[in-house]
Parts: sequence; structure tokens; C-alpha cells
Amino acid sequence: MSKNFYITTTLPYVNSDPHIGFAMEIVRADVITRTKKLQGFEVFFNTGTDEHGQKIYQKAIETNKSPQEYVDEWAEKFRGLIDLLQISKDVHFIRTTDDWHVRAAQEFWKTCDKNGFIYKKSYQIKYCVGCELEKTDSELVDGKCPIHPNNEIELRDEENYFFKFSSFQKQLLDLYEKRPDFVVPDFRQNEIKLFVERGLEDFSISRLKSKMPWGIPVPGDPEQVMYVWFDALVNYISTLGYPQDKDNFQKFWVSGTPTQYCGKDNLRMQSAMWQAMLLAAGLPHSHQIVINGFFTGEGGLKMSKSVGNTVDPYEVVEKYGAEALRYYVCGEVSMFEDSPVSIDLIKQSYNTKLANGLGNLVSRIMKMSESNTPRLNEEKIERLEEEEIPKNFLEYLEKFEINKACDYVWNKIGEMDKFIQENQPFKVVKTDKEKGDKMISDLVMRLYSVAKMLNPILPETSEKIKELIKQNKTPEKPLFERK
RNA sequence: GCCGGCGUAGUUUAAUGGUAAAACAAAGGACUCAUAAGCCUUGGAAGAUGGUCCGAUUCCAUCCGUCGGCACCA
Repeated sequence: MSKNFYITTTLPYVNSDPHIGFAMEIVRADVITRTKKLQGFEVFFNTGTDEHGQKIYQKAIETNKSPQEYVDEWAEKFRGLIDLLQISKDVHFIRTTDDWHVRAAQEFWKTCDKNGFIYKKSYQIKYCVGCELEKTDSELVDGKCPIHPNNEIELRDEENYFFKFSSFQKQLLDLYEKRPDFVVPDFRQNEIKLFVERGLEDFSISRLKSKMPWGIPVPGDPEQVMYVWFDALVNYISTLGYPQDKDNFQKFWVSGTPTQYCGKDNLRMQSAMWQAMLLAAGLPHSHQIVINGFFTGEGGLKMSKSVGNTVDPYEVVEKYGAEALRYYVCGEVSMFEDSPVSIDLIKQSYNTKLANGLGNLVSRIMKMSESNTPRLNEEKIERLEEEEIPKNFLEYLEKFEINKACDYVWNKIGEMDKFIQENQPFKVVKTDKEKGDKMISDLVMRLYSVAKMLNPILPETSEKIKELIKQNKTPEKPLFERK
């Protein structure tokens, strides 16, 4: 079995602040990353920022910045999430404006072109003069721009390059057939399958450079730049050094079961368009696409700034810490369905699960151990360290059911609380020292095993607990102060 | 409009053709190692109407409600 693993988030488009939905995505991908590392895999974990396009170009102009200055600032904001959310330090952060990526996108294009899947044709673009932006049907209300309803939408003829998406219907359906768990969860796979069955249309993959200067030049045509797809999606392989670094590509894309996390709005792009593009370039398809649900505001309402029910990850971390956020997005909500989030719900989860549950248990066990029982010797610690992580726990993570993995751990926590209540080792140790010590050190060992399972989910706390056990000390301050 | 999902305790979810499970929230109790935490006990649920069946929350039909997909939207 190959011991390499590749995982990526989508790249957020840098036209607004990082929001809780993306925090969820990157944290969950990080949990899977850390799990694979625990299992001995060499992991390539990718994230980054998507920085080209008309909307960004225009925002830059509005704020009197060059597009490059504008995206540089935003890229740093998003990069800040890595530290903020305790994401693995070795995550690869790719920007679609990186030289390397630009060249990779062009090479990828050339390969697809050489293979006969790119052609040029005339295309009608819907354009709002008020916005000075191209509009899509889904953006229009009654055929008009909702921001400028008094202006008629102009239809402009443009020669654009197209990708022969239609050629891949059968191959995509074969892929879904062959791999029933290609898209997780299954109802999303069904959704994309039905979409592909209805028939595929070729899609446009370039724009006139004169109108949209902020993009990757189309190879061999100085008048055109790439439009979204052949730019943004290629990051998943350009980050690996494609096409030059063949070893790395082989190691992580070809034999690293490439796994892509994304939100449900990305289903089509990841599991159909991108797969067809890979096939067109003669490259292997992804291994698995994991589709997260969305967060909704309290009461199931869509989050929006005007309603005032958005949740700012920076605020959450400031108030309750990164691990409260990590726990909430992993253990407290559904993995695949939409779930509510609010600062209040996070607080509640912090108090019950982290402060009263985990934190309190650590205090009560370590207090008993510190004042009664000798510390575990190094040999014992080593044996605990080598002990296998429970199969059930890992199986949940294998299926990306991180919430069930969390439940598994918190069940252990509950069992230990119950054990202490029923067997009262704190009393036993006073009357029967030997028996009491045995009970207490058993508890400490069980706690160690919990700490090990917490490693992917709450990396910092996991380490803290192990350290306390090694020193046989009760925490000086509660691990999670009740709030 | 077409297609699909969903509707279970106050809330979020689970399992199941034959006693409906859990978490959080609520009420009461005994304890004290612990962060007034934890433990025990209690109350509380199947959208509606029909059908199949000895028996339906589960299968079927209809209705109501709700969510999503129906392409160029990072």
C-alpha cells in the first residue's frame, strides 16, 4: 500500500474576508491530514488563494491599488488562517498569481489543446454597463442587472476558447459507476451523476484581454486570457510542481489518492469539470471529492452581513480559542448537511464539551494522580505511545465522518467520568492504597489514549495532556476555563 | 415547471416492519477527586389523510410544509 496522501481545500477567492465556511473546510482537511500522518503517511496538504479575474481587477481599481498589491494584501489575510486555526505548519500555500502556477496553467492548457479538446468560437457575453462587468444568467433578475435595473443588459459578441466538456460525458459516468464513493456523501454523487446524464455543454475558458487584463495569458494568443477554470482548478496539481516535478506529481497525485475538500457550491467544478479537464490532459482523475454542507445563521437563515448573523472566525478564536472553533466545525455539526452556527452555539459547545467535559476530566484525574499515585514510568508511556489507535475511531475518519470520530472520543470521556463516580478511586486510595493507585493509574492511561485520539482534532490540547501525564501534574490553570 | 431529498422530544440528530435511541436544554436527588464541574433519576417526540400488513415511525399513494439540483456562479 502506498504511504503517500494528498489532500487539498478549494482556494478561496480573495474578494472578501475569510469566513467561517472556509475555516470549516480548512480545519476538516487539517484533521484528515493529521490523521494520515498519525497513520504513517507522508502527506501533501494544499491550500491557498484564487487571485485572478474581473471582480478582483475591479476591486483593486476601486481601492486605487494595483491588482498585484491588492491580492498581496488579501493573500496574507488568508495565510493568517493557518496560524489562527492551528493548521499544520507544513501546509502548502499556493497563489494563482505565483509564477509557477501561471506556467503550469499554460502547460496544462497546451496539453489539452494538443489533445484536441480546445477550440475557438464566437460567444455572446451578457454585459452590464453600470457594473462594467460580465453577468451570468443566475446573476440577473428578470433579465436585468439587480444593481442597475435601468440599464439594459448588452449582448456582446466575443471570440473565446472553449473546452470540449461534451466529449467526456461517458467517461465521467463510467467514473461514477466504477467508484460509488468518488463523491462523498453519496447524495452529492447522485446529484452530479444526474447532472452529467442530462448532457454536457462545452464551456468557455477564455476572455478578451482588452476587457479583463488580470488573468493568465492564453498560450499562443496574446489577445486572450484564461477565464477561471483553466486557471483556478489547475492549482491542485501546479502546487505539486506539475508539469516539471514528475516525481512529486507521481508520488502525490498518481499514487497519493488525491482528496479534495470543498463546499457544496463546488460540486460541479470539482467532480465533473475538473475531472474532465484532467482526462483531457491525459492525467489520472482525483481519488475522492468530499462535499461539505454550508453554515447557516441561527434559525437556519442564510448568513449575510445585512442580517447581521455572520460569524467571524477571528472573533471566535479571540473569545474561545482556536480549539473551540476546531471542535465546533468537527464535532458539533453535520459533516455534509447544512448546519447552523453562531457565536452562542460555539460558546455552548465550548462550555459543555471542552470545559465541563474534557477539561474537567483532565483536572480531576490528574489531581488524584498527582496527590496519590506515582507517575507513569517512561516504559509505560512508550508503550502507550505505540499502542494502536482504536479502529472504530479511524474508520470514521476514513469516511470523513469527523463528527462521529469526535463522538467516539467524548463517549470515552463520559465513561471515565462515570467510572470515577461509581468507583470513587479518590476514596479507595485512602483505605486501600494499592487498589486505589491501580484505579488511578488505569484512568491516567485511558486519558493518554484519549489524548492520542485528540491529536488530529485538538492538536495543542492533545500535547498538553500528554505533557501533564508525563509530569504527573494537575494543570495549573484549567485547560478550558468555563465561560 | 421538471427532478430529487427531507419532515422523529424545546433544539440538533439516530436506529428500526413488532418496547422509538442519544446529546444539549428542563425538573428532582445523592456525592465531593474536579472548572458549582461530574454522576443518578424524571418528564417530554414520528406533518396530515388514506392504503398494504396480524402489526407501519419504517413500505406505498395523496396532500401540506421545507430544502436542494436544473451550467459558465472563486
